[in-house]
Amino acid sequence: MPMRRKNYHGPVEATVDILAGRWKPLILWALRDGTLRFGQIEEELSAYTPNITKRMLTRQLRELENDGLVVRKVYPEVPPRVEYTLTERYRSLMPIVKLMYEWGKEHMAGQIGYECDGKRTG
Amino acid sequence: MPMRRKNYHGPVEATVDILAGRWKPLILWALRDGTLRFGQIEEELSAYTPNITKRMLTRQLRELENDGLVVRKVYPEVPPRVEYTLTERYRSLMPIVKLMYEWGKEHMAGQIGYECDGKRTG
DNA sequence: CTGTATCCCCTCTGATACTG
DNA sequence: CAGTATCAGAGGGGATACAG
Repeated sequence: MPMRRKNYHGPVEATVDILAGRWKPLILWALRDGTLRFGQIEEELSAYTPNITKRMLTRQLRELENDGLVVRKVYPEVPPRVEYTLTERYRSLMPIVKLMYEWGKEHMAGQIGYECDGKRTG
Repeated sequence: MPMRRKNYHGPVEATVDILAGRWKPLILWALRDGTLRFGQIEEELSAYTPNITKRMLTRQLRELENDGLVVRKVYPEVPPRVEYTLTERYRSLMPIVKLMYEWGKEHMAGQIGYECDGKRTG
């Protein structure tokens, strides 16, 4: 398990970092309305954009979990069931993410080098 | 010149991305009060944390410029003088960055894997 | 169904030396 | 003064196959 130990220069860098992953904003967006199973998240993301691999989805979810933005609950069943839910910690960050969404929507569209495959996502 | 052409999945990812650089928050913070020369930025950052190299400072500044967060003005003199200033575009993002600063200060301190060398920065 | 194990590429970051 | 050139290491991201 790759443990994150980073030396940041300040709080902004740290905050940016926990959101900086190829699929994290999308995952957090997918979970906005409640709990989802692993496969449901996978399905949600596939609706937005070309497939994320199980490997990457697992990694991003583990990092979000390590950073305390989601909780992972495993049900000891066969076949296995694993559910993911946003934490209060992330809920407190969510308004800021929403502002980033609005800012990006207004200021990034049409930027050079900017292209977005998402349909209506986070 | 490494041109940024990325396919984002949504506005949040795009917004996070333009702030995601090892020295960008610090640079933007250093420029908060007005225009600075290349060497002055270098000096500011050295006051916060172990030295950034000229190479990295140049790269981060170029990316910030490409993303329209700073402007670079070259004076054709000898020895050369180059000045950097925040753009209105970044000023419009600054309130959000400030919120990220506050959130990080409150929620990242004491986090596992979190350590900060900065003294009182962005 | 929910992941691991491998392998590989590419970008980011950094150290060091050099230049108009 | 304000950068480039070069080399190198670490890790993020992805394709594919396999497993409990």
